[in-house]
Amino acid sequence: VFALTKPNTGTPTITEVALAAGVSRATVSRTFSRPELLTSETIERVRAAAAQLGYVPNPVARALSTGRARNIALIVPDIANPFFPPLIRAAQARADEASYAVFLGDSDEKPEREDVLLTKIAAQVDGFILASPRLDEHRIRTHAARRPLILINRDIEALPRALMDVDVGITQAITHLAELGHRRIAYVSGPSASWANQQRQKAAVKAAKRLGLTLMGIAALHPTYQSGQEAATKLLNTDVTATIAFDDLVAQGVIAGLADRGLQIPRDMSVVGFDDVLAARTYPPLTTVAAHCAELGVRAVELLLEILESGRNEAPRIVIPTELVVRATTSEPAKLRSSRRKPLTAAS
Amino acid sequence: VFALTKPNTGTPTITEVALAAGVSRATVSRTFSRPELLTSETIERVRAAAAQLGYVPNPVARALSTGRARNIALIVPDIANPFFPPLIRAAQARADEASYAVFLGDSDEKPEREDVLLTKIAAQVDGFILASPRLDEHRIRTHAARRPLILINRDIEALPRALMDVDVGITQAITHLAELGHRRIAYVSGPSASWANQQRQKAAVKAAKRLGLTLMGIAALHPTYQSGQEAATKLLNTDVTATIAFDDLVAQGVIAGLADRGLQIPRDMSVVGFDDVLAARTYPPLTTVAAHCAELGVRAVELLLEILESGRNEAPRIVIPTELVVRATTSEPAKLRSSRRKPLTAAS
DNA sequence: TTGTATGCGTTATCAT
DNA sequence: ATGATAACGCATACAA
Repeated sequence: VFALTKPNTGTPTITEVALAAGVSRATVSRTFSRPELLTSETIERVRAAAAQLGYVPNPVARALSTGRARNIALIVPDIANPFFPPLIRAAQARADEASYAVFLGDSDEKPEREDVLLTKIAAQVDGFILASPRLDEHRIRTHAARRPLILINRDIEALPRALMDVDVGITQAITHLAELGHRRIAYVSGPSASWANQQRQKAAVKAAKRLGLTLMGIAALHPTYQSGQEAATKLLNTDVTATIAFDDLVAQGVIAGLADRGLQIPRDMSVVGFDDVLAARTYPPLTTVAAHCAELGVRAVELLLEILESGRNEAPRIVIPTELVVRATTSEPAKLRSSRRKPLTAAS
Repeated sequence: VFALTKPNTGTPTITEVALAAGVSRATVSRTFSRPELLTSETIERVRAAAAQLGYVPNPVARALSTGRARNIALIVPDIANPFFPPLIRAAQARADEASYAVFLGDSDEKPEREDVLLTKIAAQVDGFILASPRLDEHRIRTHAARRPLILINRDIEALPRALMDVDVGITQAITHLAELGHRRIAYVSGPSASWANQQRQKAAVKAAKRLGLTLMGIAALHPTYQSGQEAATKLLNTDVTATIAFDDLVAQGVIAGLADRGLQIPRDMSVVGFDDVLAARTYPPLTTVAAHCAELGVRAVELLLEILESGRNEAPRIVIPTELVVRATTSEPAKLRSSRRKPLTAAS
């Protein structure tokens, strides 16, 4: 009975520190979890021994014992979508500040992937943050019943959530276009399953109606640059003079698609994006609605921390305003553009 | 002795499944960890009971018992830098495929942050992946001594690493420019502490020398769009006709900065990026060196999995080639550009 | 093939 | 203020 079956990786445990410090294991534990119960003298001694051995409390054992892992899960539909990196970054920073580590999951836009990620990680985390989830409400509620769950960009009753006030920004954008003289505007939509898309479309329709403008919808099934480019083709067959895109990525695609066909932005078409995540990086700089995604991430984490620390079971609904940022892709509509309307028949 | 001190969150444990299935706890355990030891019949029965109760093995307890958490840590200097999202995404997908969950850490480009993230997460993961670490070699080796550690974009002897072959791509880029007729080229550098930057600069110098071109270095301290724009100002005071930027982001900044001052790309200046992460999204589409960052992420994960599964202690050095992708930001140099050289004195 | 018993590293409940 | 000891949920050596 001398053979070690589980070769301890060399990491010192509480036992060895206790031995070295000449105290019980309980005392060592208290030194790191509830030092207020100890004499500063013993704390000192234990700390010294721990430092000497390079001891660090094992979070796994701690988690098993307390039922709290000090981990949170952040699930996003697509890390590579430029909307999310700033959000993830800010969320991670805020969590780290509260000494929580974060699991990152990418659902690849698939509801069922969200589902499995959530169930697989569940036991290792104290709570979830779901950004722009595609999962159906019922399943989300099921997960929320197990652990505290915060929603970003999705509005489900009685669940804590951080949303953006899409209306303000979209209204500003359409008003801006109307003031420039545009009368016919296109909305290039994102994924129809996306709550964000529905909100934006609804807001655009409402604002256009109020201002007496014509708004036509054009579908870009995925929120990608590619889809935007394809949408550009469809735009050419319309007589709109301005376009509002689902997000910056789509807007960029639209601009490129239009440019490829020889149109100049904003002379031949005004384009407005949404999110303001890469707006400042395009040329010409994109007029867009700023969504403050970093703040969204931070607030979501804070919502979760609040619930975890307090133990209370609330469901705040935080709404972060959006606002139009006018840059260089919007201007007055050009007067003569009939040649574009029916490129095959019009001679000039 | 009836009061539960730790109110089990309602999550069923192995014990309850054992009870329901009429077997011992060990059998339930085996059903999920080593089913090959069991009769398909009993497996069936246990599975049914488990499904019935909604039982899922608790990874925390499992980790404490086995010493393996099936978690890995991925540390990057800046999630928001467009180089990393595709890498993170691909790495996460590959890890998930092998049923590993991933912790994401953002060091905010600070070496000391890497250090603390690493030590804090260490006990919860089976291994680390460090992407473009800024941490000094000694510290990295210390962490590598505790757990398997894979490097991305950093070449440290005797440590497993996934690198890109910068030379190929840079040489292709400079050759491409030389063939177009450029004789004086600028390299707009990235962070000097960055191994990647050193590699690229070295490769550029070498290639330029071989082709008899003049290469001048221009500093852009941070790898950001902003820095690129600032570098544009410096470029105007030189007589170079082409620029190779540290990465796509800097390239984009350079292009914007140049465009702001009325220059047209590529007519007035050829620009080459590096990474190919947003190249296809710019307008005009950026000529750049493709770095295959997604593959870098996948290979790093596979390197780690290989070590974890096999237990072997190797240090492969994987090198992924880069290659030039010619798009629309490079062309022959314009002949007359003297007006730019001394903008204050030249009348025309 | 399956059951019994012990350990993983910590926290928490009692004592002292 | 500190020490002994029983959980936490699972895996595994050993026994049957």
